[in-house]
Amino acid sequence: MAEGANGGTEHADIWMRPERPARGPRPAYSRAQITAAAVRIADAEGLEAASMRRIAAEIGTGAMSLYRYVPSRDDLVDLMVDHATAELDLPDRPSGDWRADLTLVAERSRALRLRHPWLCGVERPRGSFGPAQLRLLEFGLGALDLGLPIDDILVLFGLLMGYVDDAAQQELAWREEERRSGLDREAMMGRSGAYVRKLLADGEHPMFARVVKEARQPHMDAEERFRYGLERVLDCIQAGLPAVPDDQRSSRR
Amino acid sequence: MAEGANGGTEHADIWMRPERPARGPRPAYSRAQITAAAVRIADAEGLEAASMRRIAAEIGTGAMSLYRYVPSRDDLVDLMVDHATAELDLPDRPSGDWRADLTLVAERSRALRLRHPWLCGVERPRGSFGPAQLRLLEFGLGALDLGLPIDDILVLFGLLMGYVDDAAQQELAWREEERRSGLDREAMMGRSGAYVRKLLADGEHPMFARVVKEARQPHMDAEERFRYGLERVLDCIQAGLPAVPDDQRSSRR
DNA sequence: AATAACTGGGTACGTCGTACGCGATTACTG
DNA sequence: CAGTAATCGCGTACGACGTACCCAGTTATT
Repeated sequence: MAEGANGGTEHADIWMRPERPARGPRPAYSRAQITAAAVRIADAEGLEAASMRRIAAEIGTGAMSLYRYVPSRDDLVDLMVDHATAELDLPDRPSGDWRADLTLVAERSRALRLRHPWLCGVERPRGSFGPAQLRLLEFGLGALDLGLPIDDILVLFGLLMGYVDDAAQQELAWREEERRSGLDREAMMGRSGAYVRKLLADGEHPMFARVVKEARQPHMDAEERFRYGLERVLDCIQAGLPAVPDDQRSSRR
Repeated sequence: MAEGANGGTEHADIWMRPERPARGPRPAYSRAQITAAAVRIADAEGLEAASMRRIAAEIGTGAMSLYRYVPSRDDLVDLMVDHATAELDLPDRPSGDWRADLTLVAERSRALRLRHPWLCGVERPRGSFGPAQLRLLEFGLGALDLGLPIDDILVLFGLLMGYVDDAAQQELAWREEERRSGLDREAMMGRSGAYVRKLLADGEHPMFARVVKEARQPHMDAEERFRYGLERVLDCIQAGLPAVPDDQRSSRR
C-alpha cells in the first residue's frame, strides 16, 4: 500500500523519545520547562491560549524552537496532562481498604481538575499514558484488585473516574457562570434563561423541571455535594465487588 | 465593571432564536440542511473537517452565508449533536422496567456513537440541551424515577452514560488502530509498541500488564463485550436503587 | 411607491500548527 | 587535532481556520 514505508513511530511514543540527544550543542531549554510554561498559561487563560507561539513567548524564544523538544502540539498536550497528573501524590501501593483508597483518588483527582480546569477539556481518544497516569492507574486498579477479572476492574474504575470528571466539569461550569453573571448559585435558579423558562412552562419535561427546581442539594457547598455523589458511586461499586465477610475489612495482606 | 452592558444573550440560546425572520427574501437554505451537511462531512472525515468553508462548499455556497443561519461554529456543533441524537428513536415514556429501558438507551446510544464517531469528541462543557437531548434525558431519568431524590437519579444516569461514552470511545480507538495497522485485534496484542513492551518488562506496572495481557475478553466480539460491561454497570446501578420486593418488577403503575 | 429588513456572498484580518532552511555550535571519528 | 555529522535556536512562509465587515439585490410592510 506504500503507506509510509518507514519503520513507523507506532503512533505516540513521546515517552520513549529521549530528551537529550547524543550530539550537538546543549539545548537551552527542557521539556519540563516548556511543559510547565504551557500549563501555567492554560491554567490562567485556558488550553487554547497555550499556543506554540504563546508558550514560546512565555519562555522567551521563537515558536519553532519548541519543535526541537516536542514533535507536535498534541504531544505537548499529552505532556501537560501527565505533568499535571504528577501532582496527584498518591501512596505507593493501595492500603487494602479499597473504599478509602478510591476516596483518596477521587478527591485528589477532583482537586486537580479544579486547579487545572483545562484538564477536563482535553481530547479523550489519545491513549497516551505517561508515568504519572500509569501511577494513577496502578493505584486505582490495584485498590480494586480483589478477585475480579481485570475487565470488571476496569469498568468499575472507569465508573469512578467518569463520576469525578463529570462532577468536576459541572462544578467548573457553574463556577464559570457565577463569574460571568456575578450572581451566586442560589440567585441563578430563579433568573434562568428564556429557554429554560420555556421548558419549565411547557409541561413536557417533568424530569428536567425537577433537575432545575430540586437538584443541586442547595444546602450543600460544592465539596459536600461531591462527597455525597461519591458515596453513591462507591456504594454502586461495592455492589460489583465480590462479597466480603463484612468484618474482615482493611486486612493488610 | 462595564462588562458588556447589553441585555445579554444569556449564553447559548440557539434553541430560542427563530429560524425564519419576518421580513426579507426567503432563505435559500435551512438550518436542518446545513446541519445535515455538516454531519455528513463529520461522519466521513471527522469533526474538524467540518469547517465552515467545507460545509458551505458541500451545499454549494460561500462560507459566510452560513452565518445567516447560525451564530457561530460552536452553535452549529450543538445543532449537529442534537441532529444526531434525534436518530435515537426512544419510546415516548419509560416502560416501568428500568433495566430494560436503560439497556435500550445504552445500546442505541452506543450504536449512535459508532455511527457518528465525532460525537464522543465534542467539547463537553457546553450545557446546550436541544429537543432530542431533552427527550433522551426525560426517558433516561424517568426510567430511574423510582423514589430517589433527583440528585441520585442524575448520578446514576451519569454513570450509565459515562460507561457508554467510554466504551464507545475505546471501541472507536481500536477500530481506528485496526484500520491503520491492517492487523486484527488478536494480532495486535503481541506486536505492541516499544513503550508498552518496556512497561511490561520493567515489572513496575502489574495492573497495566494484566490489562494488556488478560483484558478485552478475547473470545467476545465488540457487541458482547459491551453488553458484558453494561450488565456490570446495571448491577451497580441496581445497588443504588431503593429495594423492591424482588418479584414485583416491571409493574405498570 | 417608499422604506426597512433581510438575503447570498466576496474580501480581509488575525490566528493557528508547522514544513523548511539557515548559520552557529558541539560531540564523535579518524 | 582536524573533519564531519548531528543538533542547536530561530526566522520566514504556507495553507488552513473562524469570522468582522461590506455590498448589491430581494422582499414584506407602510
